[in-house]
Amino acid sequence: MSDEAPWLDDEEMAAWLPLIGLVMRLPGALDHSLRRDVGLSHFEYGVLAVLEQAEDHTMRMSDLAYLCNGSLSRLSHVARRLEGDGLLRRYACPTDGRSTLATLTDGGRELLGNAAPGHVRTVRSLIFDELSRDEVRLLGDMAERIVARIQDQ
Amino acid sequence: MSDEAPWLDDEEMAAWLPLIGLVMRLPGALDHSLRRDVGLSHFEYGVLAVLEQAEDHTMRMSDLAYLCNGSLSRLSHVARRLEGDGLLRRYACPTDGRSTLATLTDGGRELLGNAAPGHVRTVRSLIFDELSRDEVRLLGDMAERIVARIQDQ
DNA sequence: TCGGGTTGCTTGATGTATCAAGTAGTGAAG
DNA sequence: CTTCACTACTTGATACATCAAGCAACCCGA
Repeated sequence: MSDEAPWLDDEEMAAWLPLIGLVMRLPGALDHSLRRDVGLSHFEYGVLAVLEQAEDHTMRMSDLAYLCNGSLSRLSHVARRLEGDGLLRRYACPTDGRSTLATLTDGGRELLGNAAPGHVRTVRSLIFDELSRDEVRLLGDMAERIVARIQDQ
Repeated sequence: MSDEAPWLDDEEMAAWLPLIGLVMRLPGALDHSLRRDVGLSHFEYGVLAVLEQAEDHTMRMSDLAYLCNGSLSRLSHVARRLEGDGLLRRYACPTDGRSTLATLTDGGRELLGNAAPGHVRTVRSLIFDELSRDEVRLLGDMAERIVARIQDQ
């Protein structure tokens, strides 16, 4: 399709501008409320939250980076800080010497437990209180398809 | 609504994760293709694009910052770089000495003209080729409502 | 006309993301 | 058993965003 249609038409533009507004403003809004409440960036919160769900609260750095929507390099820097703050620990993978495993500490789980309710409230008030059930479903579906496009770009 | 429901349910979570993926990955994807093609970040491109649409290709810095979804401080730093590259000029507003007006130079318009077709292709291939007309409309509508929530937070 | 508050913008310091390069472990072909 | 390519991760340099502070210009009431 993209070999024709060199410009966005009015309807597309009317969707594109708010969409750009969303992707540019939402991360900042989430960062801001998390930073204020518990001193974490949204990315850092995501790292802890993904680890919390993982088996033994432990995961390979690469898998973690993928699930957190960030590069391995970014995760590596962030993990160093979080480790310095005692929120997670890293250690060599016993079965593959190249891999590093990250695991939540008790302190990390505790901080996450303190952070989560407020964060959920923020997310609810920004997103889900504004959308109907059907809209939520469709939004998730569209986002998933767009992310897939980004990935196999 | 947000005084009850302390957690996201499965359906909400199934929408939330892809939405986070979208807002975290799309800016990077746009940055990357614009940087590669014309050496601009997506934010810088946005600044030029908004000025292009403006009357006389000129706008107050604060208005520009708002339309570009960024802080005035961020815009000020970016404008200094863009001015250094000869893509825009800044000068004092004649009717209000506090305000600064930014205007596109010919070089800026030319660069934007070179950048736009490729950028539109990227946006098309990532977003609009994947969505139906109805979906596009609804996505824009939802994004607009969410952005409104973020703004009057 | 002068003081206090506000608005518009810039700047410098700090923190963080990104990129390229580097190290080390692994697997597999010869 | 050695070499070569690949994978997983880290690191350091650079670029950028953010925050707090600062400085004028403006506005308005006394």
